[in-house]
Amino acid sequence: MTISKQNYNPSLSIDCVIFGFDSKSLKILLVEQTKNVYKLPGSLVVKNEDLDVYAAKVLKELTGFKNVYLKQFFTFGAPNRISKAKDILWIENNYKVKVKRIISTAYYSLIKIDESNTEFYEKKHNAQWLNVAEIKELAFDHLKILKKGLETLRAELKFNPVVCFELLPEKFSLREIQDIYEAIQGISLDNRNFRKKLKSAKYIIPTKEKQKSVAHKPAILYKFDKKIYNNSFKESNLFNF
Amino acid sequence: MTISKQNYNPSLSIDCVIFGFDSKSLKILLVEQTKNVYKLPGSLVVKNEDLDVYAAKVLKELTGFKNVYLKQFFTFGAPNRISKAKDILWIENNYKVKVKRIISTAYYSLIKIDESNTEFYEKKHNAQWLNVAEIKELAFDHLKILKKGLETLRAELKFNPVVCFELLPEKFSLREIQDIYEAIQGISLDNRNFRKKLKSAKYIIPTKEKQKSVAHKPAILYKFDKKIYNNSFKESNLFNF
DNA sequence: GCAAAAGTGTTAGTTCTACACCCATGT
DNA sequence: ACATGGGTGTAGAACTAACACTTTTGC
Repeated sequence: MTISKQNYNPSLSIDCVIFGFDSKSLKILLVEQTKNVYKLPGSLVVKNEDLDVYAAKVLKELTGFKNVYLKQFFTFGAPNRISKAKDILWIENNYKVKVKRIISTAYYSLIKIDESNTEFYEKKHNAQWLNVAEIKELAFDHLKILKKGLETLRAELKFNPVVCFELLPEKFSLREIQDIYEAIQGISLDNRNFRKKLKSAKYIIPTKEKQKSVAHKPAILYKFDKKIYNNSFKESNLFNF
Repeated sequence: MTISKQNYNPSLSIDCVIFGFDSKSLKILLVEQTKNVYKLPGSLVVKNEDLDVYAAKVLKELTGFKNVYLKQFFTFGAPNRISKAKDILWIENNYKVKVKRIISTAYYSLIKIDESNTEFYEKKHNAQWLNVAEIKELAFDHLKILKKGLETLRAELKFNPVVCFELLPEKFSLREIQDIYEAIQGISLDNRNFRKKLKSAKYIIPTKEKQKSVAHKPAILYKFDKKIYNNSFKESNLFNF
């Protein structure tokens, strides 16, 4: 990311909206640009790198993860999107290139927080998981990017609900799925009816394990079977006039 | 589009997948690059133009239309996406700039064919409406862009079915809505059940007009009431596990 | 009068919604 | 023993899917 002396394209960047879920709320991984000001992880694009491939590289460098859910969602191309003097200076210092107008292609990623090596990216990049709901400002136009990313994730989740398993650990309770839905869609769901629906999905499989050391009836843990899902794939309704 | 001597950014372009519907099949507006080889309408981006705004300008120049449905859907950033010598030459001749790698942000647009001034763009730009189903090759990587655009339109139509009115004339028959669905989704629908659903939508309003000079029972024409739609907006199901 | 597409209703099965109490665990 | 969240069933309403014949027009 900040490895300089690369051959950067001074008018192209990528930014990543990295979502995670910590068993209650939706989080996003941000890096500190300057004291108390955060930005999305991202980078100018090295010349001749494929955009999508390069986004995966940036993500890997930050989180240590490969094979993570990553999806391009929008390209921000307002001519004045980076115009504050301090923002331009920051970029020129970091990348050692003169920049004018920068177009940014944005990606969103879904991460299982518990599996990621928190130490690694917190130390190396001043990165932190923050509550999405609490973020009120970001550097550059990154708040706008975050909002659009969240909107896209919401749409994606309706269309393709199994993306929620990208945010969950390998074994999870049914309640956690519901929490993800409620956090991302900003709604609340009828617990009985929602579970009924989950239980009818043959690809959500109970294990023999239960939650441990919780001060209440421990939940049964389930796992997601991707093969069964792929075979039993059902098209959703084609219209809702 | 091909107005040269502009101050073009040599590494950024936009391309438009322009869909139309001619009362039976889904069409796309293409321009002739060289004899019998077609390409998507598009252009290198003039420096300091906003991407989305510039795409609307290109579209307006081609079709004469403003205020048309236009949506960014993907940015194609493979480093070798334009690599054939003939493609590079064509661009350098048309824009009078040296180009290396070009990234292209793609848009799709929905047009009411009957309202558009066909003469205008056919004469001026060698543009033609071709059947989407029959297109087997295009210049550059435009076939790939078209496929992704079509995929995006399919998803959009499921999520937000009223976009079909962007493709229909002001007054239309219910059968035309069904034809659009069948053409875009590549399925066939039960006529009775589909009409029942359409008729339950309060924003699809019968007029007193009927089709004229058809050799069968003429269909009643309807129109779409956007205000009623906006007020009666119902969220679709939030999950289909 | 014939060809062609428009238009229409019913029934059985499925899915959705609303709703309240007991259970297993840690402290 | 109590606080906490996990887990369960039923009934009425709404929606979906399957299916065949009559109507209106132009020729």
